[in-house]
Amino acid sequence: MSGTERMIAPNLRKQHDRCADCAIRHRAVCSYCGPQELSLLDAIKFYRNYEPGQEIVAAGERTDFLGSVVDGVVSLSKTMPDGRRQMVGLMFASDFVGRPMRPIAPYDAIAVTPVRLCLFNRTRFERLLRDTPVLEKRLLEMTLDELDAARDWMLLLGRKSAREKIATFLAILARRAASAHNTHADDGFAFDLPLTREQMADYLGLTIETVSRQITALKKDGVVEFADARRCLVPDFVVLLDAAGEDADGGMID
Amino acid sequence: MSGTERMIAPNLRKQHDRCADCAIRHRAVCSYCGPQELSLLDAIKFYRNYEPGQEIVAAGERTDFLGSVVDGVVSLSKTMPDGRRQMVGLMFASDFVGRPMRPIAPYDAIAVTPVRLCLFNRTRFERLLRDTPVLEKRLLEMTLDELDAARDWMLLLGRKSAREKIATFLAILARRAASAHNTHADDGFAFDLPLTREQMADYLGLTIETVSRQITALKKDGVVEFADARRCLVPDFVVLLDAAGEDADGGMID
DNA sequence: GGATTCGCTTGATCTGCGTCAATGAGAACC
DNA sequence: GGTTCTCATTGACGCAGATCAAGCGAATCC
Repeated sequence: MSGTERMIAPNLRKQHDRCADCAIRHRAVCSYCGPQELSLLDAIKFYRNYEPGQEIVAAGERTDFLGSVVDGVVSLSKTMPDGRRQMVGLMFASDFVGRPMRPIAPYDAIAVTPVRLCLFNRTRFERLLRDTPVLEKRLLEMTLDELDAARDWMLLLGRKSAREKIATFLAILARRAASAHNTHADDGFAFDLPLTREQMADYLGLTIETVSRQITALKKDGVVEFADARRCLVPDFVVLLDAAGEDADGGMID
Repeated sequence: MSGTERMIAPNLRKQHDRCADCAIRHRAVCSYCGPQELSLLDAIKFYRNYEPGQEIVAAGERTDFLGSVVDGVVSLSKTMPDGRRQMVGLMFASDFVGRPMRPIAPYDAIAVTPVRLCLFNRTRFERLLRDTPVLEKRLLEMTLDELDAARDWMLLLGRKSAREKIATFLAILARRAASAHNTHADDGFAFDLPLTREQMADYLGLTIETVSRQITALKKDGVVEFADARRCLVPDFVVLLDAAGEDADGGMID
């Protein structure tokens, strides 16, 4: 909600000629855009920063902006009347937050880490969308990908054991970290857990205690190592995938 | 996969001047289409029928067609290597099956009831999509709605009790039945369960036995009545919503 | 330095749901 | 009519994960 506008970091400026979030452009909404559409997007964009724990939008609230995650992690979650909470999505850099033609947010969006968003005014963005089929097409593709991810998560929530849930989540983070660093990491690599145990529990449909216990168990079994509670090292990715209940073939790091 | 082409039913013909699935048009892909786009869609469409239990596509398989459900219920499900299965979606009349620009199906699609699909050749449909922004826009909206539904289901799978899961599912079917018959049904109404207990279990992340037991419990508590195993009657929708763990306000039949 | 807080871990116990097994009720077939 | 098959129900039992409770290290604050 409230966030401070900040100058574009010089090191991001250097990499591309247009806008700061172009560092993530190949996966973002604008990835099919030509110079003309990009300049139109540029004209209406602005940036906003959020602190960890800060609410970006609340469920049921009207949102007048939407845009891309430039940096940090955003959680989407639903809460039942009695307080039970389920995280329904985690958004990383280049992911699109907010839904065109749907001004009412159906879930809470909260900054998990320090977050920087590249935002567009809703009505302007929707107008641009009408005139820019290539942008709409990209948005459709991203939404389809999110739908796939959501359905994968349904399998996890409905059918996987606590151990498998944890292992799956760690495998996803490991894969992300590997592709971000262009590491093939045949002999193990490390990454930071952006979430607290409580946030993991909300994401995985478990309690804090179960999360903690299962992580301990995975450590004891040598599947993962932890430098501290937030720093994870995976010695053998295939072993982790196996613990996640997935066939190793389908889940290789590419 | 294998299905028989059939003539368009005369009674559907009568209602509209274009195509049989126009009976469901106001909610389907083509709902924003003008006469010109409709005739283009008409030119490339064909129909296919499936028997209950029949596989429409298997996970990992290439699909050369996509389209709308005209009649019947289709399940989308994922299966783990060891056989655990989770249904990730139920498609009813007017829902769109198959994903443009994604020729490999990520899950099994199976006919739950007798199903009739209105299909389009993939490449032709995608070409049409490129030239018809209004169609693309509609598809984006439908995908956003599906994403919402998937995320609602994540809350159910991750945080709801067996009793709440059953009640939620029955409430969804009850609401569907009510809107289909234009019933407000302040004093109860009945509907048919399209799924077997096993399919319900796969949808809700439970076992057959638990589904059966919880239905028995809901009957004993007077929340629902069953004429037989497949025919359900809801005396008071608000009571059912309460059992589903939802606030009655948000879930009223409109 | 002491007190408080926060995030995490660990232990003890409880319970909701899964597992295993038996039975019943229709429907289809010989 | 009897057999077989499928689908649903019910009971007995066990276990994975929730709940309740305590303790621990590291910040933060006074």
